[in-house]
Amino acid sequence: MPRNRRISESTVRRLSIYYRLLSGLEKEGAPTVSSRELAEKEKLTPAQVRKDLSFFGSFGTRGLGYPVRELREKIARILGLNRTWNVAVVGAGNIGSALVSYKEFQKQGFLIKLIFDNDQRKIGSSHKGIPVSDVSHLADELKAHHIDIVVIAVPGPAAQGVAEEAVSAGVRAILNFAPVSLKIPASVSLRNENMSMELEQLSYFLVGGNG
Amino acid sequence: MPRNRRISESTVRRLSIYYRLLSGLEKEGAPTVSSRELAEKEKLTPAQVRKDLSFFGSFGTRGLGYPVRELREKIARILGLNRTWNVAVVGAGNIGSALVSYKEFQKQGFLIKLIFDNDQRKIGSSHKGIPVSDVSHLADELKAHHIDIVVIAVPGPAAQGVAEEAVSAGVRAILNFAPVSLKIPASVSLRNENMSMELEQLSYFLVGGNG
DNA sequence: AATTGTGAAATTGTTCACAGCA
DNA sequence: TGCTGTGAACAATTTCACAATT
Repeated sequence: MPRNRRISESTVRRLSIYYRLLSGLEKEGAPTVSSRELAEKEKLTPAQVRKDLSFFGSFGTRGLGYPVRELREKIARILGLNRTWNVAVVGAGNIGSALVSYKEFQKQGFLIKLIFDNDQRKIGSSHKGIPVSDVSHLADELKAHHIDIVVIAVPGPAAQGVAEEAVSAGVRAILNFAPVSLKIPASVSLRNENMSMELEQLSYFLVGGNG
Repeated sequence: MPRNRRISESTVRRLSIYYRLLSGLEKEGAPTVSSRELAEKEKLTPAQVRKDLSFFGSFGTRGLGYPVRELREKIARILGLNRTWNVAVVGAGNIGSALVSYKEFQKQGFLIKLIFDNDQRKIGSSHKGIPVSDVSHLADELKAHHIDIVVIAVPGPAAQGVAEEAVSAGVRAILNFAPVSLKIPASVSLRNENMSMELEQLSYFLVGGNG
């Protein structure tokens, strides 16, 4: 039975992990899986797996474990993966183009419907069958195509403007690849994917941050 | 004076954020900055900024704040950004190619020296002046070029093999873009950049994970 | 007067340990 | 017996609040 505790970000992140593991197990035909097995595949404890899942309900059977297919479906529903989402990518540069070609998104139901750029030479061309539109029509197009998620892949200085346009068009989720911190209302969900920062964390470790 | 507390991952992540803010402030010519000003630019508290910095020393002046240039340099040294690192990208597909063209890396001193692929049509060609090498020579080339950090941008099923080769070549830091969980020794630092997972977090929010 | 640096308190997240069930 | 579900204990992280300093 679902609890009413506020679910932590780390729990939701692990839900994604469980989802991936369960998809694999389902393909292999495993009927059930224990919290210990799930934990061993990642670097988690069985108790953590059980606690994470218990926030959303009692999905397992004592003595047996969790039914793979059912649990995968339950998590899909919790994460909103039992449906499709309309995604727009803003910025048809290196990263934007790579994202459009990235097959995983389609597979998970994240459908890239629009690409935007401000370069007249790119506008009108198309990537993987998706035409590149003029970013100056951003808000209108986002609304017209019922875009749920905007991926920002423009240079840093342009990112805040794009975010504001997206918010004004009613978009409630943004994935930001620009290395700047966006100011948007708390009602809009924002994730940052800053690849330089990831390398910096590795660099910290290499210079001795470890021990 | 540096403390001997174990520095948390979140503190190191914020150090990267402070570094970016300070770089901007330095360009603007600001001589000093207070913890309050730093906190306001991101969504942090002044106390957190002060505590984070205090783990590494006393960099500020009471009543005045922190000297921008000095603090930026201190953090650069802590994060290992006062030097360059040799990086190899494995996988010349969409993501790998985008990373090679991504200017931020060069700017931060992460120099992409090698690209690897297993596609004979790509091997021998070059991206941005960096030749694409045959992944079957991975370990040898990594050693020969003193690569510090390996970026894995290959399809999921190939990632674990690449990681093992990298580890066997003495690489101690890996940035993994493949949507799988890599098994590597604890002595090797690993960061995962899983873009589908980020979208899934947004999806969770959109279906009501918020409140 | 302003702002740092930091113990202590509060909060959040993780692990333990065991009752309860198949 | 094996394994879940969970309150309680524990650990980590964040925030508070204030003495110390310029």
